[in-house]
Order: sequence, then structure tokens, then C-alpha cells
Amino acid sequence: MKNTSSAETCDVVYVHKENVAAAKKSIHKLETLQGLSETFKVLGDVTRLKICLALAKQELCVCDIAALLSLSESAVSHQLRIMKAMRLVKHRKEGKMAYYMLDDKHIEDLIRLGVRHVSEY
Amino acid sequence: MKNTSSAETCDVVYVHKENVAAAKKSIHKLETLQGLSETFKVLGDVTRLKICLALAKQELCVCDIAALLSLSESAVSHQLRIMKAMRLVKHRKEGKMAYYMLDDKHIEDLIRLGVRHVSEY
DNA sequence: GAAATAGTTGAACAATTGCTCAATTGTTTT
DNA sequence: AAAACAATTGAGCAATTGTTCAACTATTTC
Repeated sequence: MKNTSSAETCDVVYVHKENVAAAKKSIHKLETLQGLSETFKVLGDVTRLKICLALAKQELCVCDIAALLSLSESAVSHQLRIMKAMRLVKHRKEGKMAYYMLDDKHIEDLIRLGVRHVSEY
Repeated sequence: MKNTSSAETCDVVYVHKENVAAAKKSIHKLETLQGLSETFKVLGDVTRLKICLALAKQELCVCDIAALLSLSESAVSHQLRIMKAMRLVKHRKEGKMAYYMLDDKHIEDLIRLGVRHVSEY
């Protein structure tokens, strides 16, 4: 009796055809995946996570964030630019100050969910 | 009239004391943040995202994943090791094959939430 | 208008990342 | 026991990342 879903050599054909076919369907199109991975990448850095958490409840100026995290304003500014490009934060200018705040409520949810994963072992 | 929450020089004191104090409270302890950032970092790569999605509905062997993603088995194995260390996947051995599956239902939720963030603009 | 201040930007650097290649392990088949 | 095969592992490499430094812009204050 021959099982079509296995017993094939690995080099040429999938070992488990049906499963691979099913798996193929659940993979989003590359464009979505690219954006998705970049969003996660932004959250995949302790400094940027801290910035997100700091901005969760109120806006802060670059200067505040820099002092809070013991970083240079330059470093903070660089990170904020990345986060703005990925639409995690937005900012408003008031005089020479720039006030940043979270741009998307999903971010808080993502972090909350992430915390649950981390703390559940 | 002096406003205690601003009008300080940036080098020495926070510009907005109260806000910074509030922000400080919402930042988790470093240990949690480290784990959190590493979890997001794992999801911050297209290949690993694909693997997660592929394993969302059924288990697959290394060979299947490699063929599905047009990658070497070595590359896949390397990534799976990282993902296992971060408890995104687990595996069972059956003969010479290794079957991998998602280890945590949070991962699917995280990805789903991420997709929503990406597609909502 | 000059000095001071908040923020931005680009170049440069060390550190990290994802992959390839080659060697190796462990299991099955002959 | 030898050959074949799935998977793992370590070294090495190009590419990317996070920060610092220095130069710069823009706004406020003197």
C-alpha cells in the first residue's frame, strides 16, 4: 500500500504533500509579511520597547525620553524616526519641542500579549 | 508663576517631571523587557514568520519546511533552533524525522494582531 | 542679531543577524 | 557493516543594526 503523503524522497518532492499544501495556504503574501516582520522588528529592541511603554499613558518630548532612558537625544531621535516610519508613534511640534505619542492602540495590545507569552512559563 | 513640570533645563532635570514619573512606572523591569524584545525579534523576520504561519494548522518536518520555503535544511534548522529557544515551536522526533509545531497559541494571536496593524492604513 | 536650546541628520563604528558550506550525528535500509 | 537519508552544528561571510559623534536646522531668549 502506497501512502501518497509520504515515502517520497525529500530532495524532489515534499514528504507530506497534504500538510504542505495546507501550510502554503496559511502563509500570507510577501508584501504583508514584509510589513509584518518590520513591525515586529521595531518592537524587537529594548530601547524602542521602553519608548513605547513610556508613551503609553502620555506624550513626552525627546528630551524627557532621553533623560528617562539615559540615552543621548540623538539616539532617541533616531529611534523615534524609525518608529514614526512604522507608524508606532506620531508627534506634534510646539516651539522648539517635539512631543511624541503612541499612534496606534494595537501597539499596546501587541506588547500586552507579548508580555503574557514571556511571563507564562 | 513657576510651573514645576517644565521650564527646567534639559541637561539636568526632566522637562516634564510628572509625565516622566508616570512613564517610568509603565516601563517593565529589564528582565521582562529583554525577553519581550527577543520574542518580537524572533517574529521580526520574514522566514521565521513564514515558518510560524506554516505550522499554525499542522506540524511539518524540517524537510517539508525547507522545500516549502525554498531554503536549505540547514537554514531551516538554524531558525527552528532559535524559535525553539524562544518557545515559539516545539518538536517531536519520529525515526530520523523531526516534526515541528507551534508551541504557544499566543503566537498566532500576536501575528493576527500584527496583521491588523499592518493592514489598517 | 547673537547665544542658547531642542531636535534632526549623516557618517562611521562595533556588534549582531541570516545564510551557506562542510562536517557530524543518529536512524533506517540494504 | 555499509550506504542513504534527515537533521543538527560550527565556522565564516556579507548585510543589517544601534549607538556615538559632529554638523546642522529651527525656535526662543537675551
